[in-house]
Amino acid sequence: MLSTMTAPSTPATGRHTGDSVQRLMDAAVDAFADKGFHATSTRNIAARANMSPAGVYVHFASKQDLLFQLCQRGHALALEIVTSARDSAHTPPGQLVAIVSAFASWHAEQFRTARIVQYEFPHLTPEHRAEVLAVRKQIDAVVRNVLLAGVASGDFDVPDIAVTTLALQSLTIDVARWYGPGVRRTPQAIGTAYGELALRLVRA
Amino acid sequence: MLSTMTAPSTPATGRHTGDSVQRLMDAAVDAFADKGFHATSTRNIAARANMSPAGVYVHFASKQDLLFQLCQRGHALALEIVTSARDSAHTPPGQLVAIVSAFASWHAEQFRTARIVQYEFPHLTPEHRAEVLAVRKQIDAVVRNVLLAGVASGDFDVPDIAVTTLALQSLTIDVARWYGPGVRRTPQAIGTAYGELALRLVRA
DNA sequence: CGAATCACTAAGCGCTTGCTTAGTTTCGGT
DNA sequence: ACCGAAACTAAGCAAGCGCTTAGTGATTCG
Repeated sequence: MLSTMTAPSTPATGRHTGDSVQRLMDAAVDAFADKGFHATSTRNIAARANMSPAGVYVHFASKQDLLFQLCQRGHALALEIVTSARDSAHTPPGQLVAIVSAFASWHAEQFRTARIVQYEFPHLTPEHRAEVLAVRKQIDAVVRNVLLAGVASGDFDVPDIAVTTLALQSLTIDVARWYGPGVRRTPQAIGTAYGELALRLVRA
Repeated sequence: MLSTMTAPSTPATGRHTGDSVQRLMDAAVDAFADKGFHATSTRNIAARANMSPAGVYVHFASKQDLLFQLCQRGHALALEIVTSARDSAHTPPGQLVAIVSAFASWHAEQFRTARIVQYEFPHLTPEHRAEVLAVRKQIDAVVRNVLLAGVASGDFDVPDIAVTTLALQSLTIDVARWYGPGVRRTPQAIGTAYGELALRLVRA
């Protein structure tokens, strides 16, 4: 439920099969993650969703709009994963491990969505990008605040909060770059390993 | 000398001004790093190099060929940076710090070239990609061997060599994603900070 | 000097792009 | 049964794409 890119807030009209929006979004996630936003044609997206090229424009204003909606959902999901991971523990070390572990395994399990969030979002228009950037700052703040709490409690020794916040995110974000169907290690195992690495980065 | 993308091995013919190949490669690096390979037109590259669209094809067989040459040079450069950093020190901890520090600051200083190396290279044709992948494996091996040496010498405590090798590279590679002209911290400072973080990841 | 060679351009070819238009089908509501 | 609305498609438009062709002016070599 946390880890899927599905389910519109309204359950769709029910007309026809009603899953056209979902099929289009799934198709676009696959295509954008695979070949990049600019290398993907609207015809290709339509074909993946078993639709005519014009069918896309019944549900989305433009190809850019499709990317934006994907980015929005993806970022909202990422924020929810990070915050709910934080709330699952009650000490800074526990929270840090939970966050990095959950975020890393999400970047593996949903690497297509994650790639759009991390690598395709710069291709948004300035206005759309600004909207999504606000969510990114919230994610950053969650990580940073856990570090600050850990330093305050004496659990962590972090000489440079900003650099370490960045480094922790780099670790997890980069998973989306190298993870793929050929990788043997499970998303779960990646999460566990990365949680331990995160602790090493900050331990007093 | 290590950190530039310039200087062809032969000093060019000297005809005209002789820097056309260089101007085109510089233009392509800027364009590809900025907007991505597929979003960049050959006309745009030509314009940045003050040339007519057809001028590109005097020096390069295709747009793909241009990307390949850029990737080749970039990967060769990356390998040289990593190996010469390793050779600048003689204990595993010293080598690790040197490698991560040099590689991270290169990813900042030359973030445009680094972006092509790390993020555009998947858009190479399978044959070209295979050639470049061989260099990537060499870079990976350099890092892994330093970890192995450090574990053998007792300097490092690394439960999972493969994961840690990957994580160290993630740290440095991801610099190319977030670094840009707006970032205040100098490439030098980033290198130093990341060198310290790398040690934390592996210290016994 | 004349010929060959080079870097380079103007023009344009065939194709694909994002997107629109006009029209058909399918459906729920009354 | 009928209507309005919505989902969808066939066809196509203007623009832009990667790349080629034919030709120009400068340079080098015999």
